[in-house]
Order: sequence, then C-alpha cells, then structure tokens
Amino acid sequence: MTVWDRPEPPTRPAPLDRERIVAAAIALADEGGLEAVSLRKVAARLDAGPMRLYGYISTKQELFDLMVDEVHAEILPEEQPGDWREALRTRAHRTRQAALRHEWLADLLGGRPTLGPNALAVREATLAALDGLADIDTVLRAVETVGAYFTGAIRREIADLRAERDTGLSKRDFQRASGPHLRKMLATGRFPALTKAVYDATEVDAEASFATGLDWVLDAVAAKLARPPA
Amino acid sequence: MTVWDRPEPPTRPAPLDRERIVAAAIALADEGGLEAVSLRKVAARLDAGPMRLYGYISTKQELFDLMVDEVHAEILPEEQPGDWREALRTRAHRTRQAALRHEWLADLLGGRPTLGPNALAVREATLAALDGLADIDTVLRAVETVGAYFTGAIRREIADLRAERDTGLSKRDFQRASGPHLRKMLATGRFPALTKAVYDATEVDAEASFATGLDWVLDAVAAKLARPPA
DNA sequence: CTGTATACCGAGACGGTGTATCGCAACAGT
DNA sequence: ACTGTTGCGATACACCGTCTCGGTATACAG
Repeated sequence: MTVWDRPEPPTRPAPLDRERIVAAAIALADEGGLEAVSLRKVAARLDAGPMRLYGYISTKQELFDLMVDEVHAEILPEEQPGDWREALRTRAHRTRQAALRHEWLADLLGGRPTLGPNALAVREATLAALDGLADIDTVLRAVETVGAYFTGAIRREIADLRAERDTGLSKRDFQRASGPHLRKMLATGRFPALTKAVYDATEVDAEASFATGLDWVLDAVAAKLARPPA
Repeated sequence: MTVWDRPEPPTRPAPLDRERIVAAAIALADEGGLEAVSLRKVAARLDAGPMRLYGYISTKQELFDLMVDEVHAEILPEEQPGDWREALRTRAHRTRQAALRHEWLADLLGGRPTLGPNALAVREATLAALDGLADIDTVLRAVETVGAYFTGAIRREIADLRAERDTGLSKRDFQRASGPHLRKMLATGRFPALTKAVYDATEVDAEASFATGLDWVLDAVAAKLARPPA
C-alpha cells in the first residue's frame, strides 16, 4: 500500500468551544424544544462524539445553564433606561420576547439560580436602576417581586400557547365549547363562577394582559419605593 | 402430582386504579424528586409491569398532570374564606406549603394548563371569592396576576433551597464569600450595585419575603378592584 | 533523532428511559 | 365443551446520559 493509496489523514475536527456547543444546543432547542436537546445530537451537529462535550461541560444540566445565560445576552438592554420603572418594565418585556423566540426558556425560567455572566449583568443593570430609591432590602424585594411576576406570567403564557398549538383550538374556543373535557366539567354545574368567567370574559391578547399585570405590580412597587419603610 | 405439590394459583395482582398509581408516583417524587419517577418504578411499587399503567394513562406527561391535580386537593381550602384578599392570600400560601411538602411541584407549576377537577375547584373557589367585585375581565386579570406572582416566587424559592442544599452553604454565605464563582465575579468590579446588595442586604426568611411580595401584589389588586375601569 | 511518559480523545459499554407490538392466556357466549 | 374475543404484560426498540479505558497523538528527556 503506497502513499498514493492512503488517504490524507482526515482534517482534525475543528476545535470546539463552549460558544459553539451552546449555539448548537440552542438551535436544536429552538427547532424541537428542550427535549430535542440531547448530548448526542448536539455533538453530532459539531461532527463530534458525545463524549467530546464533557471537556467543556460536565453535565447536561450545565449545558442548560449555559443556554439560559446565553439568552440573557439578548435580554440585557443595550442602553441604560431612564427611570427605574422603565428599567423593570423593559426587563420584563425583553425576557418575554426572548421566551417567545426560544420557547424552551419558559421551561428553564426560575428552575435554577442564574449565576452566569450575562444573567448577572442583567441583575446588575436592574439593581443599578433602582439604586438609592429606597433601602437595599426594599429594592431587593421590589426586583424579586417583579421578577416572580414576569417569570410566572411568561411560563403560563407559553404553556397556554403550546396547548393552543397542539389542540388546534384557540384558548377561547377550547374553553367555550370545543374542549370536550372542560365542557363536561362546566356542565356539571359545580363551577358557576368559572363558567361565567369562561363565557363572559373578553378575549385579550397575551401581550396586553402581560403588560397590564406588569403595570399593576409596578404600581405596587412604586407605592413602596415612594415611602421608604421605618 | 397431587394437590399438595401444586401451588395455589398466584393471587391475581390487586386491580389498579389511577388513585393508587398517582399515589405511588407522588411517593416516589417526594422521595427522590421528579426524575426519580419512571413508569417502571411506579409500576414496580404496585407489583406490576410498566405496560400495565398504559391502561390508565397514555403518557408519562399525563401521569404528571394527575399528580399535579392530586396536590391541588391539598391546596383547596376547607372553608370559604371571608374576603377576597384572604382568599387569594391563602391560596398562595397553601400552594407554597404544598410545594414545600412536594418540591417537585415547583418543577411542574405553570408548566401546563391545569384542567383537572381539583385544580378547577381551586380556580372556582378563587373566582367565587372575587365575584362581583369588579367586571369579569378585571377579576380575571387579578387572579392571573396573583397566580403569576406566587408561581414565580415559589419556583425561585425552591430553586434557591435546592442550591443551598447541595452546595451546603446558606444563600447568604454562598453569595458573600464562600461561593468561589460569585466571589470572583464580584471582584471584577463590574457589578457594583449587585455587590452592594449582596453585602448590605439583611437576611430575611423565605416565608416572610414571599408574604411581603404577595402583600404588595394584593395591594395593587385592591387598588384596581376598588375603582372598576370605565 | 529516538524512546518514553503523559494527556486526552472518543468508541464502546452500561444501566436506564418511554413506549409499540403482539403472542398468549383468561374469560364470555353459545 | 368449544370457540371468539379481549386485554395483559413480556419482549423489543430506539434512545438517553455518563463511565471506563484502550489507543493514539503529543510533549519531553536523553
């Protein structure tokens, strides 16, 4: 067997880095949801074996952490906002938009403490915007309360959106009559208030109701910030 | 072969029902978290093969749905509360307590629309408590906003609690100095507001901060219910 | 330049997972 | 007593995250 018969050694696979790994994982998750992300498939996208990844992460959970932090780069506003209220509001809306772009984010939101650099930068920017408006404890409570609200609201919105998508019914249609299960339950008469709500409520789009709830919470925060506690 | 040699026919396995299946699954989840729940292990607890379960549920996700609904039975308050505020507050606290008893609930909260009988009963009771205080749309927004808050707050609380448990450090210790990663990040000087928050904040227990945030949100709701919109 | 030590890469294996299939055994009807 | 039907669950399949560990490519010593 002469040299001419022997092929050149295959070009060594491009060296990996976390950035490329995370990008591949996010692409997979955007296409098929979180459950479509497997270390094998991520590695395959990078022409590597699954074990190759373990040099960069030591657990699948860590990959998820990296993905979440990566998305926080999209959430961090490019310019410092005017007042604290605007800061909190845009953080909420940008998080929501990120979750609409990357639905899997909803599955991860609030699931683990976020300590990545981008997430920390987002927190820093938020805290900076509220700095000095009240004592530290009140400020923290404010940030956490708003955060709890939008985390929960986003999760529910995405959950509803998925339900709509895979029943093929709008939320309203589903509730009104088309969802056989709910229809049966309401027909029992055991849920009068719920029935009334289902039939009489106006259909409002998700963004509007997110914004409304957010404004309420921001009003509450404003009231507490205005009057620093004893 | 006489009767004496022949063994009695094996007692037919006890017939299953969803209640027993869900109870087994919840027991498993309480002990080892959601990831300890596998159809095989659930079935094993009931002396059955995994396929046996498919007569009662058709997907693992459905088992989770049943588990969540089962826990809602613990959440439903036994007696009708006095006023709407009390109703919303006790719903929030009872959900939180349920999540402390069943930590896996935090992983599922807000993940999918809850349409089970117990969850519907909880919603019914909540809506009934607010009935007539404002137009339906405002009432719904109120319920959803409070729900978003406590869902998000509970998830974060459980996430922090787990982090504390498996780092062995209290949240405060971790942040202050012991968490090597965070310490390094703060040392960069890129997070001044965050640093100040970490070092100057008073440590408050989780229940108190949950309750405080909840009260803020309830105040906001009160303001909107008082003055029905045009 | 050669021989050896070292580091690391990744194929394969392992013990699990959720679920589809389908042979067989237990029952119901005649 | 025989037959038709039903439903159970053993087996199978495809895939998962991660451990082990043999082999090879590299770095270094002589």
